[in-house]
Amino acid sequence: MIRVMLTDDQNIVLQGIATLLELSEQIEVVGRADSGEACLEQLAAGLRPDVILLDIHMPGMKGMDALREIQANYRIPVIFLTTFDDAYLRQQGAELGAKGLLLKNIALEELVDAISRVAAGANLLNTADLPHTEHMTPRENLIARALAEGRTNKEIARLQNLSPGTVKNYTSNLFSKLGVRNRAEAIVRLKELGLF
Amino acid sequence: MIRVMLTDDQNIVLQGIATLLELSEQIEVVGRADSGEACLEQLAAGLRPDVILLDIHMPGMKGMDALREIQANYRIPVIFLTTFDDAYLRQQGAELGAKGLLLKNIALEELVDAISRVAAGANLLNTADLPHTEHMTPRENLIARALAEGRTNKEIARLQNLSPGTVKNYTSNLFSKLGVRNRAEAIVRLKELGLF
DNA sequence: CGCCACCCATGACAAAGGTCACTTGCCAAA
DNA sequence: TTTGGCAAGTGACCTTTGTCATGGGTGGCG
Repeated sequence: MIRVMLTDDQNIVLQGIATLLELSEQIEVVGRADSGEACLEQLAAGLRPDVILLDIHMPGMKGMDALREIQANYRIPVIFLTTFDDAYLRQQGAELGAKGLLLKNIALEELVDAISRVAAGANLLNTADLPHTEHMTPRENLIARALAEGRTNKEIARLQNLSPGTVKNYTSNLFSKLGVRNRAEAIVRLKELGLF
Repeated sequence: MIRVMLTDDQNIVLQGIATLLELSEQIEVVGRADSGEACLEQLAAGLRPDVILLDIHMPGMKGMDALREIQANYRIPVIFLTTFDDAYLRQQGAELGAKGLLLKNIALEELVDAISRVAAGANLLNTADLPHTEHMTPRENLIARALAEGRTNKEIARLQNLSPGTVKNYTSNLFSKLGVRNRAEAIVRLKELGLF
């Protein structure tokens, strides 16, 4: 039996997937968390699953943030669950050490199969054959977050103690890294990625 | 036994919730669809559930679109499943005839309870005590859709054979109806509502 | 009929957004 | 120690966006 921990902010989804996994008879759900924070708490309390399934898109701490923390403190393989497949997410996830990225519209058998393979040490996100994606610097990350909330440049400048011109430079860089033309498209893209 | 049809684009979520409902012993899941289109097809093929559970946020046909179609052709009560509670969704849903709006982070018992009550004829969305929300005209709806894709005013004008100035007027009206200041916030809001 | 909601449009104006070139300071790797 | 990347900033310049006033046209409804 593979011991799995599941994290998803939507309770009914969390319980639903957990029940499905239990039914597979190959997997035991030993932990359920409804936020990145709750997931980390349970790990801090001593829970040691074989694999962690992590939803990317959650209010508060995002999947990526949680992944960073988990990688920094534990040696437990993490698989992302998300709505959209995306080169950017694969890249970011792989760099941070995630072992897989699975779509939520997947069949149960495929999910179980992927979990088994990762539990056995496999890495389903092979960095080698990923296309190169420029990743964000920490500052850009902050800017991106504010952008994804619909903030204006002026507001972002005030909130982060920068000059408005500087903010424009950052957003401008972000756009080219995201492959978009303006902030509207950037927001759509960021939401699509489930990053913020 | 209450005969329920479930619609959600994410297969693992669809199967998960279905399994949970089945386990409740009070509900029988007689139909599963992974899109609004698929839901309507099954109804057209003669399926007649007692209640339809509909995810609002789906690629392609949205929950609201599906609801419109269902109301136009059948007399089956519809309950929305969504991530965010929101006055706007309640208002729109209620006007189109939905009987309930439930958050996905809800306990199973509450979900079962709500389904039972709606199956028994209850309306959990009482129009009377809803705050008045201005709703979009058909044209505004088209504009909103394009807006939510990150289109510029010029593009929208070209795509819909309007003058750029006209588009600005529509977007401007939209912003005030949505209670936002600019297109960035509008996109955030529309995504939040799961409308596009 | 008159009223209203919706549709479409224009022009003017101010504010916000986006690009570019160029500068400075820091820190880390070669 | 030189080189290079990153953070941070400035100013110029142009485009896009948003608001407002104002004008028509249509079609339904009391």
